[in-house]
Amino acid sequence: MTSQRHSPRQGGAPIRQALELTDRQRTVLRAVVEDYVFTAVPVGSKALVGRYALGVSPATVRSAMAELEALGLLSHPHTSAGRVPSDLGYRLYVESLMREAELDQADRLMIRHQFSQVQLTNNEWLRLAASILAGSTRSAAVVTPARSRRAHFGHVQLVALDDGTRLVVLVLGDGNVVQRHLDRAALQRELPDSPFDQAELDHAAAALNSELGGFAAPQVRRRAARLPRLAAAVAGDIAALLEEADSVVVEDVFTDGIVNVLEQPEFAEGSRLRPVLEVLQRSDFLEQLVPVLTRSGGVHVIIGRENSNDAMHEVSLIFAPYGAPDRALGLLGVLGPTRMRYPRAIPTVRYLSTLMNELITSHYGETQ
Amino acid sequence: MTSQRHSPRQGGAPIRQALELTDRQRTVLRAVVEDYVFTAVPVGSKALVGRYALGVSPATVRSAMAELEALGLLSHPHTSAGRVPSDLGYRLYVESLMREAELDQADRLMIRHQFSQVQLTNNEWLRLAASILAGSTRSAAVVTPARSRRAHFGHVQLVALDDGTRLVVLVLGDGNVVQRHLDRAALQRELPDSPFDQAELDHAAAALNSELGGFAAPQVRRRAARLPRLAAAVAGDIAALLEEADSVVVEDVFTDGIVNVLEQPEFAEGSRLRPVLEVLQRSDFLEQLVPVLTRSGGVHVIIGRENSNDAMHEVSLIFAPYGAPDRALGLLGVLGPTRMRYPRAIPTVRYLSTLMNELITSHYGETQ
DNA sequence: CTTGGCACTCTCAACCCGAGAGTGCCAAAG
DNA sequence: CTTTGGCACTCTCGGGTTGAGAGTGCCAAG
Repeated sequence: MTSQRHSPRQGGAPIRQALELTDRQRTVLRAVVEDYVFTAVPVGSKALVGRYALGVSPATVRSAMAELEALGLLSHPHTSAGRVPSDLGYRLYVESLMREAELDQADRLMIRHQFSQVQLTNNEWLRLAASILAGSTRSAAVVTPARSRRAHFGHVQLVALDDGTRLVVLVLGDGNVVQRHLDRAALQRELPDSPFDQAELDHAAAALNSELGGFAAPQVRRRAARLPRLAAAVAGDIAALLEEADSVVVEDVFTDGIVNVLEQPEFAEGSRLRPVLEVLQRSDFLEQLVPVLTRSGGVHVIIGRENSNDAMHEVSLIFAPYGAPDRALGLLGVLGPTRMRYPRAIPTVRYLSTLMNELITSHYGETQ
Repeated sequence: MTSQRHSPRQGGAPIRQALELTDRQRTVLRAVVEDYVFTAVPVGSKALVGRYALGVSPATVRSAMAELEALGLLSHPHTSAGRVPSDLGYRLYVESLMREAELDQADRLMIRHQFSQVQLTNNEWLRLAASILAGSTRSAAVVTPARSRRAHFGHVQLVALDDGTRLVVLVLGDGNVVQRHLDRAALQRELPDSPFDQAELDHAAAALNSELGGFAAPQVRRRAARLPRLAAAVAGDIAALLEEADSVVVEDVFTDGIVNVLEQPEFAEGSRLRPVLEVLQRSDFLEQLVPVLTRSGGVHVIIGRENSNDAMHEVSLIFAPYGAPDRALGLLGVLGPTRMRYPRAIPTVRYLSTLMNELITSHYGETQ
């Protein structure tokens, strides 16, 4: 478990350096990171030997710290202040120093229990996942719904509503449901003699369902021409819906626990979080993560300036994909200050991602 | 326009007091409120005459301020600091001192234009509304989808998905769509000889659609018995879905612009916003507003401690309902420090509420 | 290589102090 | 009777100072 790698973003450099470190340096670095994560205060040599029983004197620790600083793993706010881990220091810690434990059985059971209480079909469970992540890691959590890479026609329903409008409700192959009102004025121009009553709609829906099953947008467009009257017209809307679904990778983002981050001393001054929140709002940020996460599954850790996005230079992300393989993909993870409890956050994200994988596939598969 | 009343929450008291105020007192109160809202700094007599050309000396203003303070309309952080409006002072200002203008034609056109760019059927337009509210008032905005008070059966579709599960997609009378997976194991126990293929599902759906149109949950339950086999079983799920829809008044809440509040000096220290965010997360808070808003339409202003909820003692809410009358109801509004630009926020909320009313009804009614 | 000693640096909290803004009161003026 | 200028008083806030404390780097001895 301890040897797991968390997708270093900058080639193999940090690992090579890790191998060059002496045991003492490794021990000191680990102690510095853990102390700083805990106290949020730059840590000095004396305090360190006091709290961690390193078996050496402060002077020795000092020289080790100086070496670590030369390697770029620690940094100095100013002379005569303690040391603070750099992004690279955290990276090394995460990669090879951290003692990572799986979640307790108790935690796991509790989480599992909470999931058993909610319907899996609506979005309530995503909200729940975000809430659990946020609470358990005391960071901000982000969860996106699982979507398939390529939208396929599943089943369609055409409904005449009380209010006179006509609704297309399209079930995609992955079970997601999308909808759209028909532009009746346009239809009426095209098919002036149609009654557009429920009977006719049912008829058209039947035709669509028998002809379009399993097709993606382009095929739907191609087949549309061969369909009769109303069905042909509606097929255009269906194709549009499919294309829309294809184009949006990340649609609804569920976040929770932003206050947790606000309470961290580094973000006590509320406006410091502004850029982060702004970026989080724009869903294209999460879309950038998609290729990274799908390339290799598992938990990814992005620390501070490793993130190409300027707004994220002060925070770390811990993300994982989830979903049924090759069918639907979602994202979940947490966001917090670089001074984050990685040994807690990483297993939590990992557990939730595997749990949600399991729920999704067992749910899909339960009757097969 | 200026004489509009914004639903005083505590009987007629403030209004009676308002009538007792002298012209001078009213002028001074207005100036204090407007200056404080603008500068966020307690305002003194000298500064006031300097900035507002009141035509009297600071001494006179001082005595007026002392009177206003005795009436509970202003308050004093400490001796020898300027005055700050109390909640009651803001209330009076909002009720009868404020010069409220409608939104410019330009703003209105821009907003309208933005709405013309998005599909009305998906939730994108609610997000847009929240974004416009937040941007235009520099406060946090909250928008909830319009839901009908009582859910009715509209049309149902039963789908066999690729993955072997069976999905119920129910279109409600108000056009909202809800969905649920069928518990196939249970069904199989009940109806061991059913194939549950798409053909059978279509058959059952047809029966349901012809029998249940327009009914609410209890009637659906009652009629379920008379339906054949599979349809009867599914009717139970449909009734459950309807009941679920009835029980949740406020489901998805779209918020935007929380950073705007974080940037106000009174909330610069991020954790001060914690209680507010926590309450906002819990949807039951918004549900409390529903009866108030429906009792009398229009814009409601709740200032600081007028709010019965402790967490909201430092903020003001400006809310309005929207929706098709007697059919669907949603909420929208803004939240900010009590030191809020009421003359801007109130018209904005009002305009957005009427605009969304209009969009919803014209959309519903366009083909009738 | 480790360690104790030592001189040095820098922050931080506490304190003081004066400037500035504001108040309340009062007596004189309108 | 209201308004106003004057005046004494209060309180905050920013700046400057200072001493304690923590931490560092270096060096020579163990």
